Amino acid sequence: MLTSFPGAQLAIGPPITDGFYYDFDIGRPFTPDDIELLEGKMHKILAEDQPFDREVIDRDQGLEMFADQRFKTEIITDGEASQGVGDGVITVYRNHDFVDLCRGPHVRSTGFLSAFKLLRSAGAYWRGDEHNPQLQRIYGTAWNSQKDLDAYLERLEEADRRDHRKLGVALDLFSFPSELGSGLAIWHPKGALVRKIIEDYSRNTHLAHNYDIVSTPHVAKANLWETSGHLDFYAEGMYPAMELDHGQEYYVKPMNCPFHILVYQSSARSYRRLPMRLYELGTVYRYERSGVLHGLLRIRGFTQDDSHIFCTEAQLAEELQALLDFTLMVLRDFGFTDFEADLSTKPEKAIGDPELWDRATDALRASLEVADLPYEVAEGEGAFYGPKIDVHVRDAIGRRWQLSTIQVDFAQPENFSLEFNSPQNTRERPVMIHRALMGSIERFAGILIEHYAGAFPGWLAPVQAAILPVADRHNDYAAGVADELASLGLRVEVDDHDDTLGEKVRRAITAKTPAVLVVGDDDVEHGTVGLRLRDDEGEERGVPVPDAGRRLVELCAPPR
RNA sequence: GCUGGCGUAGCUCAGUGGUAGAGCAGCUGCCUUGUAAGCAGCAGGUCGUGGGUUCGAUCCCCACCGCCAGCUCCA
Repeated sequence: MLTSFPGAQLAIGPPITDGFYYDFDIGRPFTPDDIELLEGKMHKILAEDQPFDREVIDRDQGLEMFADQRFKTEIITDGEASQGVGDGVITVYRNHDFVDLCRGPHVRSTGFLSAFKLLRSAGAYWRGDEHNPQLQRIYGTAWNSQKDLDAYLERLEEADRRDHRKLGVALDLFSFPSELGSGLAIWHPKGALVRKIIEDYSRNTHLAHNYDIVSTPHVAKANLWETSGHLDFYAEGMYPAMELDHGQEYYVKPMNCPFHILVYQSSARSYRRLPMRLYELGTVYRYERSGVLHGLLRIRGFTQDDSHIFCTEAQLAEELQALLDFTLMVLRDFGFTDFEADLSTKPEKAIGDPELWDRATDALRASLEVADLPYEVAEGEGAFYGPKIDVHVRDAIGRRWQLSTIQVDFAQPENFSLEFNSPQNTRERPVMIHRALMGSIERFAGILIEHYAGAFPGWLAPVQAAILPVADRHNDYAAGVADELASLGLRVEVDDHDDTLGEKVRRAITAKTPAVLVVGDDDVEHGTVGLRLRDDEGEERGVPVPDAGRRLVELCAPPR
């Protein structure tokens, strides 16, 4: 770096998962040519097996040694242990003329570094603070062998092939027309069908688990958001106010909770009717900063499978236990099997009775223990209004996604002065649980697309069976087969394009349709189909239509 | 929001200071097809939007919109 870019200012360069980065300031961004040049030099240095030597120096020596490096000087002045600056002692590693702060340990020589690749450069803030100047960060990946490196690069390509934004176009599921604005999606017929299947599943399972479905509007007066505290704590995440008659301000909802609270408040509540579980597929809008938007995974308009549970303090533990079981059931139904959770505890600045915090946190922890869910405690990471559990899943290629969140909320019942009548006919304050299992339907769909690489299991596939007439004289028979299968509840499509069979087969396969049925002369004569299943090799000829129907119904059976 | 890159047909992309091209998709015709692309023809673009420079801008400059990578953010 210093030989190629004399005067370059070096910041920090730590190892990270799968590799490393280093932040520099060379007064301009790096170009792809710069990266290539640096990578070439690095390969040369590795081949020369240059030694790294550890030295321990004192603070004054350090300041002198790094006098022309302002970031290093700052690190020494601030005494950052992670960078090798200890109490009056500094460890540095020397490699020929180059010397850098480093806590160590360090490989003995450059020959120990066998396989790496520089991946990209991008801006990054000094010390990660957006108020500080931006540096240029170079990312690289490093492995024990070329084989490991190749495998890693292959994983990156696999992730790229699964990218839901690309599959969304290829499978004609959704799009983001620029006319709409950033972070707003439209769902095409096939995508909307997948959504409907997910949403129907969600509604049905909630009804089956003693939730009450409610329905609420998209906007509400400013006053409601003042009461809920959103205008104090969340205003920058909200779309700006709309002013109506007499200067009355309305806001589009970023969350559903205040509406569900109003449902709770619509009548006097008794302990006999708690817990009360209000559920809604609630569409909300949040003003996410433009740079964070990412396909369906980070979007400005989305629909939550949202519920607010109102219960007594005494009911909290049992309710949380049942809720976590319900959550895992839902996630398993969508094909996820590996779960990890975070338990976020009381932050320094928090509201509510500390004893209540303890009990709620213990209840959350107990539910994790009973469910045998591996979890980590995120000390002090809870919201100011209550502790929470976040559930993460691993997808088919091992990536971790946060899906479900279960939050205990001591604040909103207070804000809205919620009450219920106790057995002693006193007025008590309920506890609220705020929870979303899929999180957002859009994001969940996006994650499913990546998890399944677009090849949805039968029950989620928008088209479960494609029926391909060999020649156009078989179109009528194909339509008859389609009717028969549709009457069994299957989603089928006849491909009557004027194309060769090979072309139609290719179209059905690239659309990742679970079952491809071919019908020709033999089939018309015998009442059969040729059957080719996505997950099986080869094809089967002469399958009687009722048999094919039975098998497809089984293949496409929903989890419940 | 910040830094950098990008925006050409429905999709994927080429290209040029003198108003543009390919493949796929689409349409039409031929073919009547038995398991991953049959053949031919046609049509399709205000080159993201608005300003500026220029005799002339899709190309150069500025702003905005949108996309991508990373940073920051996600109560």
